[in-house]
Amino acid sequence: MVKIMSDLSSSVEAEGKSGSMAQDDVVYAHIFDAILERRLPPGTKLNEEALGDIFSVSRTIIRRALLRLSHEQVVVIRPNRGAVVASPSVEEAKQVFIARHTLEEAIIKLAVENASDKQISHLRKLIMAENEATKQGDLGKAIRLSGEFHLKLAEMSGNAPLFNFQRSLVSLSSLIIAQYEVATSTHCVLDEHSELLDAIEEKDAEKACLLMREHLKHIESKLNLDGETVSSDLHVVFSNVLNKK
Amino acid sequence: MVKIMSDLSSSVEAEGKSGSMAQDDVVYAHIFDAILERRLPPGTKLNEEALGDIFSVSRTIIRRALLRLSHEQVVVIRPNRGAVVASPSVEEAKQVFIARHTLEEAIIKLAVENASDKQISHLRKLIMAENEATKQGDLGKAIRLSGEFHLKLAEMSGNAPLFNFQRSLVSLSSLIIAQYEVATSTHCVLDEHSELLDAIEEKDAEKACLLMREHLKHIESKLNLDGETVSSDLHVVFSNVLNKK
DNA sequence: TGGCTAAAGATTGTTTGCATTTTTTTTAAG
DNA sequence: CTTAAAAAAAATGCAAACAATCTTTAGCCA
Repeated sequence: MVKIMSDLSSSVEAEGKSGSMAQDDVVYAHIFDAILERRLPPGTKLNEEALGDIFSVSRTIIRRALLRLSHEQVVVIRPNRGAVVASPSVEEAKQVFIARHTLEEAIIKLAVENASDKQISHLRKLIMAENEATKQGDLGKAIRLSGEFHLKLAEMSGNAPLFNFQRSLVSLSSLIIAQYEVATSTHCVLDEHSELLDAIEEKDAEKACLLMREHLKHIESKLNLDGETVSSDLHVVFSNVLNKK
Repeated sequence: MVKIMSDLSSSVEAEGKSGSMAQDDVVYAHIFDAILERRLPPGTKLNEEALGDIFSVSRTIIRRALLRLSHEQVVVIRPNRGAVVASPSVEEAKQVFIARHTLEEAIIKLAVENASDKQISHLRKLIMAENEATKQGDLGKAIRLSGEFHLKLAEMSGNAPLFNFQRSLVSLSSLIIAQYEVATSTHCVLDEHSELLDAIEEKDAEKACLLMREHLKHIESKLNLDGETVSSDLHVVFSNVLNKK
């Protein structure tokens, strides 16, 4: 198959192998990664001049990167008021996961057909790196690598439109997890990714789809999307104070 | 439900009702529509200054519109060589239709649940306008309205991510039809859209999905995606000349 | 002290100018 | 007359300057 996917790995670390990566893409990838790793949490203001200083480019370049991120819904540009990292509402979060269920299933069916050994071994490495990051307590890196796993899965499908859509959904999911994951839940994802990959390698689409559905449900179950707002309703938050009065 | 979808109808005609439509969006919508109506066929060079003159805006605005279109894969920006209307390869075309099968089915299932009477009657009007355009031989308008039908369907799903993805897929499909539709085929779509809408109104998801699958297959069957190149290989095109020698 | 208004500062939006690259035209040679 | 090279023209990429808007601060009055 011919090369179809742009070679812009979301990981900036993988840069330089082609060398001809435009500064546009470098800036975009850095910000993208920072959002996925939650170093830029939802709601963070993205100042154009500050970013320009950091990357030693003019605002023109920054602006283009922000525009691209806004087209992927990862960043929101408010006219005259600058760009901020998106903070999806509960409603939007639910929609994202509905869309993901649809997409991931389609991706898996295609991936089972098209996956090459090379791609699968690459994914195995990704999983190892993710587990390593989790073990070392680098939650940000773990989340990013987890996202990368799902993105590589989309790449394996060999379908460019689905890949592009998946990119947007994966980053949105990271934002949503950052916003809505309840801290108390033990992070017991364990090796769902690994089992999933096994099923794909065995070309068992049925099983892989089932595992993916469970995986997504598992992630959702750790989110607080049932309207029980955590921090927005101050009356609820400070109800104990009121009672003491 | 709260408003979720951006109110930027792809039809420029529907402008002005809000009044606050930025010139960005106006330019974008005009170019988008022109591409959908095939007044800008695949491969057309999109000169920034010329477009700026036409819309009486600076290159900055044009550039942003082109960037947005390129993010939707409707336009290709070649570094230092300007933007052209995308001309999807056969492989890309196939991928787009695979993605559409997945998306449209998901959209229909959601639309059956969420569709309001108002939305359905709006779609009926769209279908009538489309039939009218077809009858009058305005093929460009018919294609655009057909695309709008599918886009509105996505809007009815109430799922913003799916809607955004559908926008990109629908425009790409138009490009593909423009490139690959065989002229000889009789345009016998008739009232597939109408039957589809009936099924949705009856909340018969099963039937609607079936109709959609047939509809998409029908469209695909009119395309020449089997590697029998029509115009790219000059040797083939002029083989008769060679034989006469 | 609290709230309102106005000015100063900071940030975004747009235009302009220049450097770089590509494309076209001209010119000259074969 | 065709081909190739060089020059001219055109178009894109980028950055910096300017304009418009928003935000913050300071001052004023009640």
